[in-house]
Amino acid sequence: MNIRDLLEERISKAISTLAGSPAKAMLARSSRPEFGDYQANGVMSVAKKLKRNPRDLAQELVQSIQLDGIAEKLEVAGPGFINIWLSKNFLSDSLCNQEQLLTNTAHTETVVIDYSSPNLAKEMHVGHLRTTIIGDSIARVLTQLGHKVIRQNHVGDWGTQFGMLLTYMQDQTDNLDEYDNKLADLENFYRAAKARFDSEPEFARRARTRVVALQAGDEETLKAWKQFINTSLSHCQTIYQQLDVQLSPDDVMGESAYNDDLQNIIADLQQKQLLVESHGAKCVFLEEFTNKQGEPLPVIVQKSDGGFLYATTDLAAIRYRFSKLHADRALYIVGAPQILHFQQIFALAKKANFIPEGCEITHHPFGSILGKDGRPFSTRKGGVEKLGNLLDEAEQRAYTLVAAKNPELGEEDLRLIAKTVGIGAIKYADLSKNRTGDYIFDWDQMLSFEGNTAPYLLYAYSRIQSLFRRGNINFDEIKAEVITTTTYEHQLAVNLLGFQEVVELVARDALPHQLCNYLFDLASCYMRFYEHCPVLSAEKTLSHSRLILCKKTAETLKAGLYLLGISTVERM
RNA sequence: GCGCCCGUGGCUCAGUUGGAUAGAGCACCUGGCUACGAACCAGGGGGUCGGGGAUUCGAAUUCCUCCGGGCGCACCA
Repeated sequence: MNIRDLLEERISKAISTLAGSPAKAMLARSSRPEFGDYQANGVMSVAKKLKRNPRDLAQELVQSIQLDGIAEKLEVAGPGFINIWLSKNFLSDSLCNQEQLLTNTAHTETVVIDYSSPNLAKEMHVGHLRTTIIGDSIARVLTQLGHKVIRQNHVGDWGTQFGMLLTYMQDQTDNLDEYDNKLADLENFYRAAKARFDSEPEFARRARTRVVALQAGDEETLKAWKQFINTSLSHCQTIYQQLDVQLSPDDVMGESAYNDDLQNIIADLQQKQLLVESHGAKCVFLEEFTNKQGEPLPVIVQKSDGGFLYATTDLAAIRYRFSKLHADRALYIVGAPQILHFQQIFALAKKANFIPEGCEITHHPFGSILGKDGRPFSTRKGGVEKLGNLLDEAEQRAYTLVAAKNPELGEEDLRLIAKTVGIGAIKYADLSKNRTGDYIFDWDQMLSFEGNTAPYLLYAYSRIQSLFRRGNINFDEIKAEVITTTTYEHQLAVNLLGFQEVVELVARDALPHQLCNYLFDLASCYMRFYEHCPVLSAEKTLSHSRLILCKKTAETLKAGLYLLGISTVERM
């Protein structure tokens, strides 16, 4: 249940009636406890329009608002705020009768989400971290709210570099079964191939012929290419598993998949009279984008040599997603440097009618990961950090930390906890920052058990589990009623009921850090409650009430972390 | 040159339909374990929200301008 929406709807109705025209209540969580649980901020602007005293209008409104059984007190404050205190019964009933933490949103849609999309010519590196885990989280959130989610891993599996790689491979072996072996270190393989390509004209010539053969569909080349792609993909799959990201080979829809459709895109644009030839290249000019001289900027869809570009492929993908996959929304989780590219492609796609009326296409850009020095994140030697190495290091560091904190853990438990904490820390550090900005990658900060980190949240969860073990609790025997005697219990109850609100917000804006902030707030709120309200030693009714709060907190933390792609541990 | 993003305590970050006294965490200082896990909690100091204008009941948030940093702008992806 979404309490904010419920209040928004009721109070908006009252304001609109009073104003004689539609008006919004502008509901938000109260900024401070003494201002109640929720506050309506919409009265002031309405009063202005009506040329009325805002406090009088608010007072009148308070009389007419129907919130029986939901709120126990409404108060006009300041220049015209309406502060709302939720009723104790409402809180108790909502928590106890809640069958599931999250319910489906009113309108469920088909949502296509494009994320991860590594280049298969190389190994995955830190540059793929953000798109992969942000995309995974958003996919989980949308799925949880009942949407039909179609993941699209638009891998780079086509283009000139594969001519080079396949030629280099050919010189190593012509046995497809040996590819696994040769590509064990894909990064080195790529470097070696590139070195030969740059230094040996004869090799470069063969590489170019190989590209032509590949694009012409030469059977033998295609077979080798396919094997190469599969091997490289299995590297990615290893990373996805280590990251606990819900991407499978079924989600792969690489650049090559659109190869046969590119000519059709050109023909389609031609037929729609959007195509212009300029300097031998086929372009579409968009007035809304201008170049250095203030002239319209072209989107080149076919090079003067006849080759296609990634703009062409992206257009084909857009058309496919709306016409074949029947997307209502298409999301792109791709880095900020590509903002202009997507603006152009989306504008062009709209012009070409690739996006049906009422459908939505959005780019959700993200910033870069920086080192502690504020420079782009890299290895000590200055190279690009491989994602696999980074994840291994996270697990290693977490292992050392957890082993030191809790020496009684067995090796097997320790391994599992280190994995959950280490990978969780990396993901959470990323997801908890506003997606749009850059952020600084800091091992000590993300692995700290204090502050807004994965370890702190996991600790809060495991501490609740520990309480249940200690009390030997059987929830079938727990009386279903929540009594909010203290402010700690009250705050916790209200926070718990705000879960749906924040998840819907994340689904709308694709900003997972809002969920992180919520969970951290919830965990802190729980810790305060826990320190001040004895649970097991309280008298029975109160003890039961508090146990329900504990249980709901644990469930919400677990569900929330799941939506971030982070699993929980029962002890740590 | 044009366009986009960023600038908030010493550090890392919240603050997105304009709302009440700009919030957390780290670090620093003080207090709390014979105690349901102190990996915690309670409290304290620390801010001209890059500068300056404008809009209004009200601006970190909107607009303009300047400064500083990053990125992108025709045949790579």
